[in-house]
Amino acid sequence: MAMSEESQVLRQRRQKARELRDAGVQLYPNDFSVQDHLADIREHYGEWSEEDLAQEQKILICAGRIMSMRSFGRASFMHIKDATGKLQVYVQRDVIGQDEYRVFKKMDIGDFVGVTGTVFRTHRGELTLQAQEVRLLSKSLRPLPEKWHGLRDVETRYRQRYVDLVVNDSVREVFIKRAKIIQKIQEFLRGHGFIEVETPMMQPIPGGATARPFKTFHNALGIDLYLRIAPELYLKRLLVGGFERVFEINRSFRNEGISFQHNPEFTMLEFYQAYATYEDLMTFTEEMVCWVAQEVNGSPQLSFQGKEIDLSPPWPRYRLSDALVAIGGLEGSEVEDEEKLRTKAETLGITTAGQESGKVLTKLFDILVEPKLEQPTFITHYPIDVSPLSRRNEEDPSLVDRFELFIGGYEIANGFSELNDPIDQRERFLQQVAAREAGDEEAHLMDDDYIRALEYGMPPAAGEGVGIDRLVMLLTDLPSIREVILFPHLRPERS
RNA sequence: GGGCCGUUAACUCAGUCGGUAGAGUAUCUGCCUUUUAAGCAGAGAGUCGCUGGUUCGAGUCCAGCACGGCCCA
Repeated sequence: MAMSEESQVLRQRRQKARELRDAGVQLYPNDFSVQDHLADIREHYGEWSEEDLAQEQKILICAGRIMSMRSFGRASFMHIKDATGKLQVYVQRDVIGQDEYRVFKKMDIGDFVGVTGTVFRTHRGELTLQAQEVRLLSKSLRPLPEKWHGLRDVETRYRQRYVDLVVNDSVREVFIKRAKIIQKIQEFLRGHGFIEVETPMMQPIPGGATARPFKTFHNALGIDLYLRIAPELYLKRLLVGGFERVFEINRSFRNEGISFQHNPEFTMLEFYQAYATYEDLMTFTEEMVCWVAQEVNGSPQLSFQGKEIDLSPPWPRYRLSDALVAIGGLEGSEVEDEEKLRTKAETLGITTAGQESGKVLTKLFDILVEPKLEQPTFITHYPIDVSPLSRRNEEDPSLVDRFELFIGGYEIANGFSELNDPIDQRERFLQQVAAREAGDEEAHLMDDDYIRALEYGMPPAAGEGVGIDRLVMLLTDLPSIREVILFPHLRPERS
């Protein structure tokens, strides 16, 4: 939508602002000291009788944005809204004064005001502030969206999230809950002896995941740097350094497509625990996710996009190959025989030429099994060629001690016992480098410093990454990642 | 990348067969001192996403493009 500065509504607002300024009213003062918040006022006086309220002499001083206005000749009702809630305000000319009321009449829905007054209850029983003084604190030059349909257009909601937050209370609640989820995860991890750390977001060698990175250039150093695709390799360096339990919750960046499940920058929890195995982490994850749900939603049961999900542990665990048979409907022989597997994959439209067998297996899994995993489910025993940083399985060296967690049909977490054998790790990197030379742009790069760190010795350990955005989607019952990211990436607006 | 859908006033949306662009909210004016989707009376407000094409005439039909959504890869 072209922003026409000439539109009538905008002209009228600017005109009013000029008139106020010409009348000596400061449009953007910053000397109003707020004493009371609206929710506190409602909380405190909510149950008081009309008589008790009439006796109450306390002068309240609050501020907020005007959200609605019902004006009469010499009096007006309005609702104002602050960060805590809403409150009705009654403004009478004979109380605030004739000149003051004239100024007040030039205030608009959307303006920030400071209100001083006492509380009373209206005939209809609504707790209301009787204004003794109304001060303009910030003049709004653009009208807010309509009062009962609100702002619906998703494009405008994302591009102008500030407006979305002003008028759509449910949106605001989502982001409050998001903050609480992250806070509770931190609390849980700290309670288990983990410390929160910050590792580089700009990395000379992007690693820890298979994804394409964003590239940038550091002028002073004269080198290319990459926005991290994962913090993994740095967090494991900290295990080498002697930290035994570390975590990081922050952004990673992947230079890939945008969808309801993907934003180019997204938030991930990664945590690493020395002397733990991937099996320990599965149990730990069950406890953590269930506890967080209990804390933020009050229950481990939830409804996600019409599906009833129960996060109460324990959660079923399937080997990847077993899941393909039991849930994906493949024949046992198809999973065991690579030729049959490839044939099956081709009939499902998967290109298998030049793909390692592990990739074929996981692609089949993505199509046949993942969407069916509504209840929380761990999938274990992944093929080694799709897991270059995971510890090899003791019984079957073609597999690794790794799991992924699925809830609501989406991958939520990925964890494994860490590969801490520097010789094996170097070989795995070399295989990745070969795959990259063969055209796999997402394969890992050699990271010599990481190998060097492992050569000093990393304790046996397990680590895990949890997609925070997807966890928030799950706990808020929202279908799109853009609904849980404040400012999701969109193509630039045309001017 | 492909398919489908959407884009009309500040917001939410109508717009029939191609024939002068509409409603509600918001805004403005008047009346109104307990309203709460306040009420009553009146008024103003549009580059119909953009660029072309067809036509006497295009919001409407056609093509291309842009942005967004959903589905598929």
